Amino acid sequence: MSQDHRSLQQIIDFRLQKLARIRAAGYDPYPYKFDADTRVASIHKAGDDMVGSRVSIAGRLVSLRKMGKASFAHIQDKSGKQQVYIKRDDVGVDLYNNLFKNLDIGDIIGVRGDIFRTKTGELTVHVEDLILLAKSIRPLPNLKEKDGQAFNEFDDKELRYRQRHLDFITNPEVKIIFRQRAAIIRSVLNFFDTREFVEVETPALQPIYGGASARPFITYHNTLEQKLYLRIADELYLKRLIIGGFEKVYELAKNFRNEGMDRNHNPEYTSLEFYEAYRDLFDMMELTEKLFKTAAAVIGKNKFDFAGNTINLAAAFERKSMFELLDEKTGETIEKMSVQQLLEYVKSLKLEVSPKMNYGQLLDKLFGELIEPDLVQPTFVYDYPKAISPLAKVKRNSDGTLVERFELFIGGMEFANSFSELTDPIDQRQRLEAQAKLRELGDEEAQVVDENFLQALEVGMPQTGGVGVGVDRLVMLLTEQNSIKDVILFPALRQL
RNA sequence: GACCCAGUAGCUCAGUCGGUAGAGCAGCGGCCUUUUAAGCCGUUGGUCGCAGGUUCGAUUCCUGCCUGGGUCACCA
Repeated sequence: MSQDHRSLQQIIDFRLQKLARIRAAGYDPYPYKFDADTRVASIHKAGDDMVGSRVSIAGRLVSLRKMGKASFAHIQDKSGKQQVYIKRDDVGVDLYNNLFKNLDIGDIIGVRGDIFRTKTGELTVHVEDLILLAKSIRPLPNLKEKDGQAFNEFDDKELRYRQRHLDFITNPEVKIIFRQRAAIIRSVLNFFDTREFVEVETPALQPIYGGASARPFITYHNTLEQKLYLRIADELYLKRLIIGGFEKVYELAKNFRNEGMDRNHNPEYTSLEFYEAYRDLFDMMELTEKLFKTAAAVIGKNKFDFAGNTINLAAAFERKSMFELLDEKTGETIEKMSVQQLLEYVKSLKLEVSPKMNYGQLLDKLFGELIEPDLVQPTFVYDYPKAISPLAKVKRNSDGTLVERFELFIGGMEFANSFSELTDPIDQRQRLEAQAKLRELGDEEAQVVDENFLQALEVGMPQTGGVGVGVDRLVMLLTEQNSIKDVILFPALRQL
């Protein structure tokens, strides 16, 4: 019946016996409802004002000190832990012996009673009535703590991610991160709602994927009898909405990328994309900066310990062109270099290059190696090479090698990516066809030609500023977590 | 993908210079009516991640694999 090892099975068997005894004594171990009238945190908050008042509380039994005919226990609800005191003579022999004595740490109970202070000064519920709300038959990891210091902490990362429920029960402070995540996301939605953006939902299952350079997950629809891809970006659908006249749209949704995973990457991740018609890159910088500052306000501070640095979100974000940064760092005039000269230069720095790399890829390489890691404080970097930005408008008043694109870097990591969206349908078609050629040459991440998108673009699209933000990373920054796994409830892990 | 580290009882860990394992907590039995990492007495529980190799003998040494963590490479 069970693959559990004997010592664990033994514990489960004992608990099953207790469950049977509880039932035999006429107590329902899984009843239907309980009306608690108090969250335990409010008891401590009120302090002496609560002494003498009657409360009913519900939660999980997390510690148990039996002393014969009287016992102390702590129960934990979503707000915190509360000590309760239960005495045989107060609750009756039947309840004490047949129900209470068969309880285990991990059970969920409700109690009613008056608040008093113990000899040692702890506010405690003097139990008059106790009801079992759920019998736990599988043991929890050890829960021991004194004065806020935990002992035998449940800290095996793998087990914590695989069995998140145990993580939250035994390390309740972890829940704070996810409450903050929810608040951050709420503030993002609110940010756009108050600016009259429309929240939309576009397909996650797409016959053709696009809008980013990445390898997709592939799936199959039985009735349609066709391959579908899980989206790697919302971009192309959102642009169709702009063409359709929505003018301001945003979507907060999951993207799926069939690529490597590490502390900054989960195969499914939450992305925010927003598009505003008649706007350009620089408008989007302003909007993005406001967005980040608004989200930070939710946490109630503006300096964040992140990736080994203190990030100041209160100051104005830096704005620098890619060449400005490169020239500052290298002392060269990178912009003047030909492809060949650039290749030689990158080689001379002993960076890994292949002769196949185009101008854009070389610049990107140089930038990624020399500049990115140093972009600690929030910095918008603009002027990207056209070759690596097939969806962005060519830079105004330029020779056409650069596009209007920015990325926002914080703590050496990319947080946002934005374009003055390419609206010229002929240029767009050529650029996607160029990408398709790269694919044929073996670049699995190159983009594919989406004829439906191109035809929509041919109908005419207003100039538009568009931005994509990595929401998990935003949450990492604001909750000061160094691994994306710590801001995702159920991060991807290999199935055992 | 490469390299490094880790995997021993339900949890946290020790240990075996090669002779098939210990502790604390949890569990179980007993005592205990204001305890709080409750306490005291007794006690169950392990194919030492998996598979091969070397050896009289492997949990320990070697190799491969699995899982996770970290660093690097690429991507958000």
